[in-house]
Amino acid sequence: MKRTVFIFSALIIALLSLFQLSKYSYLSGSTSIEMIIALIAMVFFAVGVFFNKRSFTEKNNLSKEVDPSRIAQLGLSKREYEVLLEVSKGLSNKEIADKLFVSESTIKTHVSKVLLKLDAKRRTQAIQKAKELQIIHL
Amino acid sequence: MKRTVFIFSALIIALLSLFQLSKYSYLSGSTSIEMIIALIAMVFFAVGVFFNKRSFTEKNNLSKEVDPSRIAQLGLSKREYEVLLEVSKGLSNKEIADKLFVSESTIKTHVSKVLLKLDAKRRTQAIQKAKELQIIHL
DNA sequence: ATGATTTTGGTACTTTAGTATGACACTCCA
DNA sequence: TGGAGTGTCATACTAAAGTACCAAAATCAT
Repeated sequence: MKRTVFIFSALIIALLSLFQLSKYSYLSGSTSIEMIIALIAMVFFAVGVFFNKRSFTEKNNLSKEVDPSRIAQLGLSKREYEVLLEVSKGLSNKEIADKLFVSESTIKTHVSKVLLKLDAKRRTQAIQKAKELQIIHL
Repeated sequence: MKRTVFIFSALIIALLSLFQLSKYSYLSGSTSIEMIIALIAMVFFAVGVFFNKRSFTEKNNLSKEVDPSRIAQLGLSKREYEVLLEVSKGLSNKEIADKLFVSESTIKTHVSKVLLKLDAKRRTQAIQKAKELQIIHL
């Protein structure tokens, strides 16, 4: 948040400087008005694009990124969440076991706990609920 | 596509008009240079925002909507796609059967065909692939 | 250090999921 | 009218998934 304020302050100062600069460079007769107007137009166009893209990506991030607090609220441990992610990728218990270098029994235990904590009957339902809770994004 | 070209043509013409107008109104001495520069800056800032928002929403629509052509390409029938959607919601075969008023055997048949056509080994993998192929959005 | 949690793993069992195969009715199109 | 494709359903089977219960480590905070 502090960074945002800083960036925008710097941006406004830069624009005001540009503003003054263009005025004086015109008054000193070294540049034509067309050039100044074109320059101003380009700069503000770029600023507009930048400004808009910024707010857009921020909005997207809010809805797409997972917040760890919700995972903690559900009582999901680090490993359980890890397993949940692999489940959501469509892997079988065996495949997850091989990927994480543990036995299939272990994965079954983890999955069972995840199902309990997400109040799901099946892994497919767990995927759905995890998405609704915004702890995974696919 | 035609509409896009039209809109941008109109936009460019409007901007060029504004450009000329500002030059002449300055030469005629009726307006100060500060006002003109400020006006130009505001207009181009707005254009930048508009321009960027446009390309952003277009991209989002492309990635969020499903196109029926891809479903046809995969050889998925209407019913099979319907079952796939229910599967992706996390329902069991039995639950889907009850929802669609058919037997569980029927759902199993459909699911098996869907797995074949999506080249998936499990329903969770089918969900993943369907998402990648952009025939479901969750 | 010790109690709590996490991670790991096993056995034994039940339930879903998925495959293979065959069959019958319906629709649509050539 | 006779296939091609679709939708339905069944049986029999194999393979995963999931539950219950237990237990030994490793980790971690007080």
